[in-house]
Amino acid sequence: MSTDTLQPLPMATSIEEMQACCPDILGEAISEDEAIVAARVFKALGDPTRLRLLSMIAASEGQEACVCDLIEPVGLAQPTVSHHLKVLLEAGLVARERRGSWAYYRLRPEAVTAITRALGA
Amino acid sequence: MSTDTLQPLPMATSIEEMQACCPDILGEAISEDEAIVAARVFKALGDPTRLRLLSMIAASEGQEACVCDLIEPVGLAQPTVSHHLKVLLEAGLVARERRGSWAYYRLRPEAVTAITRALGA
DNA sequence: ATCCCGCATCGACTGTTGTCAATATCGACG
DNA sequence: CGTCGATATTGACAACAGTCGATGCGGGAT
Repeated sequence: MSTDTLQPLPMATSIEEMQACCPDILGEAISEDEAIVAARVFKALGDPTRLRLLSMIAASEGQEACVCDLIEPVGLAQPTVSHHLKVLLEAGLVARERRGSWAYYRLRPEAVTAITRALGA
Repeated sequence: MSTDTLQPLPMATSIEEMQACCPDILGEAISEDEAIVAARVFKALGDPTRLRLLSMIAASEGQEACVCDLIEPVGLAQPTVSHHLKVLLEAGLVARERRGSWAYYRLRPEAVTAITRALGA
């Protein structure tokens, strides 16, 4: 068995599931499963700290920032910041890339367009 | 003192506050207060039941529906449905109108456009 | 007036979430 | 290889949110 089969699934993000299932939330009545998928994305946005983190990342040059740059401005403990970034990551709103000791989080513009599309924009 | 001063404020919805304060969440770093306001709107969307209710309302003719029409398809107790509709109402995503014994909830398209605008669409 | 029906509110319970301190992991650099 | 710095994970705790049964309220109809 190759090592690829051990961790082949990058764990589809909520955004990706939403793109695949919920083209238009307000266009027609969505199913219960579709609602669960889409709600995960909005729930990730439904916290002030996460919105600030996302906003700060988006406002940074290259639309990316490392954790160390986010802790002080957000005013919370490092584990708390890591926790929120993980929620944003699993939602598919940001991507993570390790460079050296640092972890850089980058905004995923496709995620934003997926949301606006789901809202019928 | 007129009776208007007793209940003059229709209690500004979260959407209205967001329109007034957060033109572009992803354009520049938003403040803590702005994040709190905007997070309330997304939190209202961050529940599967509320998303389904909103979707069903939007898919109804005239983009409105009364509570009695929503209870059975959503499969939850009537107080629970009323609770979720209240959350959507206070978020500014829907409007309520009483006609006879029935309460009709209507989608507020301005709210949807306000969200997509805040996301920089 | 009274009863009924649709909806809102209340009280209680349970599961989830945000937060932090402590600890583990992981990479870089001597 | 051992230490140090940056992140992630764990465990615990308080606060919050979703759900329901019971109850309250208000408008029609009899």
